[in-house]
Amino acid sequence: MHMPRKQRRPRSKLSDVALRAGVSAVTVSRALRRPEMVSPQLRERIDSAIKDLAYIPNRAASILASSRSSVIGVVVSSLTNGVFADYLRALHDMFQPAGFQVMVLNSRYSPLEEEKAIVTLLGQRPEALILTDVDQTPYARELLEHAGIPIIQTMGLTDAPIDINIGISQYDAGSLATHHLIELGHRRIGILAARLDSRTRNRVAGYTDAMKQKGLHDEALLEWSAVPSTVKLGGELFSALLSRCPDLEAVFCGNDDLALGVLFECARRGIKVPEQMSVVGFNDLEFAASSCPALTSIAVPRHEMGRLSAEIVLEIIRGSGARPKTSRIDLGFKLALRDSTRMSAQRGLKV
Amino acid sequence: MHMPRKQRRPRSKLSDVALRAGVSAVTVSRALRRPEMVSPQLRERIDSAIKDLAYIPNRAASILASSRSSVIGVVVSSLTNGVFADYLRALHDMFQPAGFQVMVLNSRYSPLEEEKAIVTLLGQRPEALILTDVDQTPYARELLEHAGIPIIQTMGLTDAPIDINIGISQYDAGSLATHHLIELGHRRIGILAARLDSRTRNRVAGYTDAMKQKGLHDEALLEWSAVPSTVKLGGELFSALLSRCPDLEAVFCGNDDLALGVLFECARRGIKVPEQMSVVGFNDLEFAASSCPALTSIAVPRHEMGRLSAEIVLEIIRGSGARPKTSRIDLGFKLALRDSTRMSAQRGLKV
DNA sequence: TTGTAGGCGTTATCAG
DNA sequence: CTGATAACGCCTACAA
Repeated sequence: MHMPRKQRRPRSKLSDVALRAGVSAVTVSRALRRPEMVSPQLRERIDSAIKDLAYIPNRAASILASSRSSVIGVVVSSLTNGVFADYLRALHDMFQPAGFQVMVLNSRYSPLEEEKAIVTLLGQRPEALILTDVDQTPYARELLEHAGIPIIQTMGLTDAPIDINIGISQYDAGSLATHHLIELGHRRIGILAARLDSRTRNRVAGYTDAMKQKGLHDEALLEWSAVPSTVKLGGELFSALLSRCPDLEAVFCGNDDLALGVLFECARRGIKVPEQMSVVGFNDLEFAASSCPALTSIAVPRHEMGRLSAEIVLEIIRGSGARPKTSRIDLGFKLALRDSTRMSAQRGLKV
Repeated sequence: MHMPRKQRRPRSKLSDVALRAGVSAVTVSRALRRPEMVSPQLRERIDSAIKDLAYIPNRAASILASSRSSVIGVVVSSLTNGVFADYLRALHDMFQPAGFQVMVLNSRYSPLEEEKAIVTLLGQRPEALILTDVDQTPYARELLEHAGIPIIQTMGLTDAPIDINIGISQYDAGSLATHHLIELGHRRIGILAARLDSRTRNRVAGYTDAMKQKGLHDEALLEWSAVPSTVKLGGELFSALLSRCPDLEAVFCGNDDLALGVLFECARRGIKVPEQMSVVGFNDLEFAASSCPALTSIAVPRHEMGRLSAEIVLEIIRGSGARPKTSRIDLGFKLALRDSTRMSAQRGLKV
């Protein structure tokens, strides 16, 4: 025997409700999960007992007994970045109606925090795990491979997916943005980046190779910072870059927030966009289409990415093991061509 | 007896680890939770057994047995709104180090979805519940009052807190913003709002009363929409308002995203801010200080709100029941005076 | 420092 | 349609 250990009055449980309704505990449980299997009269009595006692089922007990959690674990790199917010919304929109609960943890772009988040989530015995990154720590990878549940790696693309990989080539996207600027006739094309996480690194690599290809590469054109990206930072990085490279003609920004900062900084300095400076963002967040000038950006299909991630997960869970043929799905991206970029006045012709 | 019901290979459990390490299950459990209570040699054997088996404790079982979840439930009205993202970050920063897990659910500004979220969270037997709203459904309120855990209602202020209320007066904030514009000499002051949730309604009420006080009220000056607020919407609402009230001198925007949209729309139409149009935002999001022109806004202490919410919760949990004296804490707000508002040229004097 | 016993609240199974 | 019973995996209390 042992004494009760909590001073808090214990919440009412199944058996309390059963007692009050004059039925057995199982019946109450059934009335909650499969009401059609319980006679209407009993159901009514049970329902009112539940209301009276403000009864709420204990999920822990339920999960333990049924060994099904209905939890979908998600690790995002950031909560403040609009891309992830949109991606999450897509996930919610798919999973909520299907009766699954989305549980989100933030890794703040840190592989170690991501590993911790993965451990935490696996502890919940989730039905699936969704990661907004493709580079996990070896230990995390090991755990994921043993998890026995669908694992989705998104946003980026990898040659060695743990399970299923849905994303876009960040390298190609960086390359496309750069080539767009090159084709407009720009030669001094800078790049702004905050926090070089794996995705950003790939974008920068795409930029760098594109520049090298055309013999335009110059270390001085890269301006980056270790702090999280903000609008303010965009302005600051741009200012720093501009003072180092006064002949700058265009900037490719690692994301739309930075680009917004550049737009404002240009306005402040009286630099006309796109006449004197072409600006390209990344992600195509909501505001990109309605800024002034409207921002040219790389449109990342984050909503479709979320929808598809969820669709595949649900298919696997329900189809009990039917995996998609391809474990690596490239969703592609597009250049959202708008008013912040245009043909260089100096040249006026394609290279 | 009964047959196993799941086809998935069962994850390894405490007893598996114990077997492999040649100790008893409790010892493994202890090695995980209080390593200092286990001898170094055993600890080592246990650790390697854990690694070998990729063992991860089953949280459900742990919660059930200990009746403590270390979960802090949070319901936010939106995941895409910057205010909540910042507030959440503050919560994470406080709770994570303290060993608590923040579990976030989204109510999308709907009281009914909030109620569902509350039920879901209560099912997790959280240690505390934090709500970013003060108006709950009667049933939700009932549940919360019976929950026996600290309940924090934030963002707004209420006369009848369920437990603890930390926030600001949205009414006063709306009033302040309006008075600011009135004092600048503006008389035709419009207001833009998306989605009239309770907080926004209070802000609008603050505006309306302020306008009435000065005899400036005019229904035509209110422009709102039921859809979520976006930058684009800001521009659209502004356009609509302007075509109805061509003599508009200033706009108070329900939030900074709308204000950003107004700024862009003004730029597009060649309306000079603040010379021809004063613009006030709400929330003082990061970009407000670095936009061009810098946006005058209402600075809401969302970070402090999060910090204090967490601090109080932790105090109650650890101090086992020591509640703060006041159950209603008004954190106040400030007018972040910047470049998007200025003295009306027509009058040039205070009213 | 380590092990044994019992129970946490729910669900699956099988019997009525 | 309803009820009895045995798990689910771990933790608290107590004993060794």
